[in-house]
Amino acid sequence: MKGVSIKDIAKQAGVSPTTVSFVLNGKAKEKRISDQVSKKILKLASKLKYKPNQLARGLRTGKTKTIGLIVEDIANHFFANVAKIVEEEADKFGYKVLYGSTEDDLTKAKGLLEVLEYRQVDGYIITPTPNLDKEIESLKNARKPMVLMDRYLPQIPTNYVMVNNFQGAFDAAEYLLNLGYGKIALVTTTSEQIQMKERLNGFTAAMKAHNASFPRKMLKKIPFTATKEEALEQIKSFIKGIPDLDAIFFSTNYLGIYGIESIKELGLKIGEDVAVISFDDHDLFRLHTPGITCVAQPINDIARNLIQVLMGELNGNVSQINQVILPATLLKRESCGKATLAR
Amino acid sequence: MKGVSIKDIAKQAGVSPTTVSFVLNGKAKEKRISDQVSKKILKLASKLKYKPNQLARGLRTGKTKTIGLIVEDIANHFFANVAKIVEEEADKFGYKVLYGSTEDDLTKAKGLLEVLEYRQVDGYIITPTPNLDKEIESLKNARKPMVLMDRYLPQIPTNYVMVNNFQGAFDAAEYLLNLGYGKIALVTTTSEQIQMKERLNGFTAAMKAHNASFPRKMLKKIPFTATKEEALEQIKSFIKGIPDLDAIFFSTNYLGIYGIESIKELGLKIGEDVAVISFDDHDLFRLHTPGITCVAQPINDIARNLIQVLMGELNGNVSQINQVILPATLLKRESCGKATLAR
DNA sequence: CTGAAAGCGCTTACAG
DNA sequence: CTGAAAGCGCTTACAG
Repeated sequence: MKGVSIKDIAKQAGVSPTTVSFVLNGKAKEKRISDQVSKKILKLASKLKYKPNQLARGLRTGKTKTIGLIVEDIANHFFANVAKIVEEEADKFGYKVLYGSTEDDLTKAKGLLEVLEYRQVDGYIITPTPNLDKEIESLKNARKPMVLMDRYLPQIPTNYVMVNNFQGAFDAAEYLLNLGYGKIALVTTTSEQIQMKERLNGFTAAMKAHNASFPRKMLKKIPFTATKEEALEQIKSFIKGIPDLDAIFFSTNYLGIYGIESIKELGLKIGEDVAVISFDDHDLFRLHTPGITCVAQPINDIARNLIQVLMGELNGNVSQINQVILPATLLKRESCGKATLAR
Repeated sequence: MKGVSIKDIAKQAGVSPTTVSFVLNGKAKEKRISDQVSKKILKLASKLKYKPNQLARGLRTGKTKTIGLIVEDIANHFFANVAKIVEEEADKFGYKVLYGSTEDDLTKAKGLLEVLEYRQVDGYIITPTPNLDKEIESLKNARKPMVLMDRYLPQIPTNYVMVNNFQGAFDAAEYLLNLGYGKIALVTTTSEQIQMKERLNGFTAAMKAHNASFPRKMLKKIPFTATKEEALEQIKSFIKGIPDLDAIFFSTNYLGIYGIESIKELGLKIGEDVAVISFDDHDLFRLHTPGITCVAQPINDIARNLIQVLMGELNGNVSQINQVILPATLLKRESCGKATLAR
């Protein structure tokens, strides 16, 4: 049950724990340990299946080689995929990842941050919830390596990695306008977070640039806290309320999914009765009939940049703030009308 | 930067670290610490924002309150959803979760297990890869709290939580037969793992029970290591090779998704030219047109049982092995013919 | 070339 | 009612 410790090896090798530690940490040369002793220790370690206790090491060195990753929802396609790459990339640097989902709830986020602090994680990748400013500020003041993802807090300059939400939404709206759609609705969340604001801004900017009208009644905001059933009801009655509606832009993947379901339940045909674009890609969008046009985030790039920025911080070789904004890609499928089918 | 320690509180309160530790661990009563001292310490702790160092505590007590969760692929819908509930449930018991994906690769699994051991996790939830027997055996011999998920190793009796793969596949096949389909193909993986075997067994048992023929040429196995493109090619040529094929059962969610894509690319219509059932549910299956009939796993139940079994082990109040098999549910949608549409 | 000793921040058996 | 001391398993500054 009890593991093998450095002491056990030292005893069997007839040397001190110090020497064992040096050899096992690859400092044999540097500390000028004889080859003979070195080999004996290495052999003994593998024979006894020595597993260094990271707790003890962490306590002593102050480094746990662990990073905390706080996402909105690990079961969401976007976050799950980012998490996977983050884990793979972190592994390359010898770091493990401790995850947690906030559900965009402040209390949960605070709880997660507290636990991660207890666990002495070396760095943080955080998807901030609303009103998390105080906690982010104090992490920043403590000079903890940290990078935000998916959104940032405008009042607090920090590292972050984001998709270009404004451009993504702008492109989507412009694409619909160029196809000749005139009555375009936007379905988004009630969230005042920057990523959602930017999507709204990009969308309205495109409308304005093309002199298209976007009256308030064409904008529907669904609370993040709404159940699926509530959201479907709200989207359906919104659509029914605008008889001449010809296109809808959904500002995030789960709303896009709800949207497809709502439109289906209303007996409308996507691509014929109404054009649809969603932010974020998803297997469902690709394989839906008709395929759903979407604004795809560069998930691999996002994850790689997150780790790269964080590793820079962890190794202390950065002074300035890193704010990475990556381009979104409009993936054209069939949901905006048969005429647009590109094969 | 440096955190507040028990010593700091002790100094400021004018008591010993021992007393502080007792009070902070809720042992004030038991250790008969005066109310006065107790209150002073508690007040001081919150004023100084004392955060107990879990590393130190873990080193001393041997308990880290962390469990390791090894899944096949955290980006897969099934595993991501299980992981999310596992995390929520574990949290209720004060445990954090350390995740990792194996990609069903033995070397990755070994690496993950090693890291988790370094980190002194208290217990393990493991989706075993092929040939992981030795490692599982040694964990078992070390009496580490452990429960397997999604599959088990037939040669090693351990705790596990699984869906009833045999019954799920049996029901699917029987359903197709009852609808009058005669030429039913099975697309599965080359994996020899028990969950895949059981799905194959359930399928063939249903065929046999109904005196239906299931020649070898109706069975297609795709390697787990195939790229998406390779898998699509293989599925397409398999389908093309059987002109009178009228139904296909895909044995897992990602194959079901590939299957839908393949059928689409062949220009065939699901539910008209060919009936389709997939193991596992997915948003995509629910919202596809036509909806894809599937064998759904009880994800919440699986996750809850995993934690329940593991907590039993962690608290040492179990002697016998816990093997939980949960029923699968056939969700009937439109992919098996218009006649079967149940609304 | 190698080792004795201190210390990371806790918990706990023991003592009074 | 409270405290001194040992120890969990490491690393590292210091000494020789």
